[in-house]
Amino acid sequence: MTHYSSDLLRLLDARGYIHQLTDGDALDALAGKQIVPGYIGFDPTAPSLHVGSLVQIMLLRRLQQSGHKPIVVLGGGTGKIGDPSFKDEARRLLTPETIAINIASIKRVFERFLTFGPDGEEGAPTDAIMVDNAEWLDRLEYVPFLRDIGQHFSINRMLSFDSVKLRLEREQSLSFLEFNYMILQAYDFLELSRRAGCRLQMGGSDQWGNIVNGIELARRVDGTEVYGVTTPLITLADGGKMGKTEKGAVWLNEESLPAYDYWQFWRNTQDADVGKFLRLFTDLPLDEIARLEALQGAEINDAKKILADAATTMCRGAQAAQSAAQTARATFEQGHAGGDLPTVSVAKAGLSIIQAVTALGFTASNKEAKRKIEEGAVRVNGQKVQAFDHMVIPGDTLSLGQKKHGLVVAE
RNA sequence: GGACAGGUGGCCGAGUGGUUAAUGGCAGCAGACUGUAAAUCUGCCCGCGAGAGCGUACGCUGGUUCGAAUCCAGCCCUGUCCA
Repeated sequence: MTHYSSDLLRLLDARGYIHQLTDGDALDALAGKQIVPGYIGFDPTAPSLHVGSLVQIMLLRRLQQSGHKPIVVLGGGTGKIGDPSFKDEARRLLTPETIAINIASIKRVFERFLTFGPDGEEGAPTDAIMVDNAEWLDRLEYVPFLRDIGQHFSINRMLSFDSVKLRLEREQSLSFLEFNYMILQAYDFLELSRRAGCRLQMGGSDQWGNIVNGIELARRVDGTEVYGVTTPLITLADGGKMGKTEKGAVWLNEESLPAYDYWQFWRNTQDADVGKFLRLFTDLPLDEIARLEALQGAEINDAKKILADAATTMCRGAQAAQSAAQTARATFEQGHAGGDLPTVSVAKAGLSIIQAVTALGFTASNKEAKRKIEEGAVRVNGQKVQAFDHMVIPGDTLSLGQKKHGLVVAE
């Protein structure tokens, strides 16, 4: 339906990354004649990003793949405020210490997806760079900032953005602090256009308002034309939100979620989402993806394995992916335990089944473990166990339901 | 600062002195059916305890009462309007 000429927009369009964009023709033209530095901001609200941010990360990867320069902006400054866009209520404020810790651990994941210059130095023109917006935001002075930047914002207009309207309509408080988030993010864009020649900001569809404000600010203050692209909200075919599993969020960092679980997340993709995910989250060629998503019935499981392998390889490395795939094969297809399963260590005397199941994280409390036992969902070495006092010993394989499996090992 | 409305379990939302660990919906988990999918049907869904039972919980702190999420007082927070 579109007719882009630049590699960048053709790639993004073909793989389903574009929800809205400002002045597509001008951006298309720009991308066709120069390296476009483009940025996405990530606020350090947790020690790891989760798959909810993966579309954005992949977007930076696509930018680089099509010959442009990705800029990763870590929100060390904006993280101190918290983006209120489309949020029901204010987040708890993060302390500077937490932010510093989170930034340090989030940083590492980008190296898996992007090519950075050698040792912090700028190498090739398309090498990715990473900056922390605290670098400039922390130094702002209130009155000069209000005069130089604040004068360009109309409250009337800011109130009209959907992202804040939601809060106001629900009669939930929006503090002045949060209200300023939009202005600071807009200022980020201006600042990046000045110091890195940044011409493009990308983000999730919830970022549209923030991005548009940045574009206008750059135009008004410097007369610079910059552009914005947002991605569609990635929803599952059944309407659910992407990225939740029984264990909570699907984290990108290994410390927050083992590779086996990460692999399983992708393996359990719904049939209807396989093609979309392959396009968004893997580098597989489009014709190959078309073939895979056309598979019918049980055969589509092969496509899911390929998806899981590719996504895990990209985020966790080839070795972790192989190992996870192997464990899955052993556990699900051959019926014996694989090496990557979670473990619980017990003394020789054994441990009650209730505690073991909870210790593995399959259930949240002993109470819940008992319920599951009563329901007949718990198995030891494949045998259903319904006695609360059953003891598990090292060497046992523990299962809850069809999907959660764990190993009992000696202390 | 004033008037009014409100703060209930992960979320939404009933309940307005006892039978209320608290209706219902969503989300989640499990079972059946399958393909480690979806849809559907069924069960579960605060914690500790083998169990009897116990402990916590309806913004916070006190009070009234045999008994409070429900009544009273003070405080905190939020919204709307007024200053």
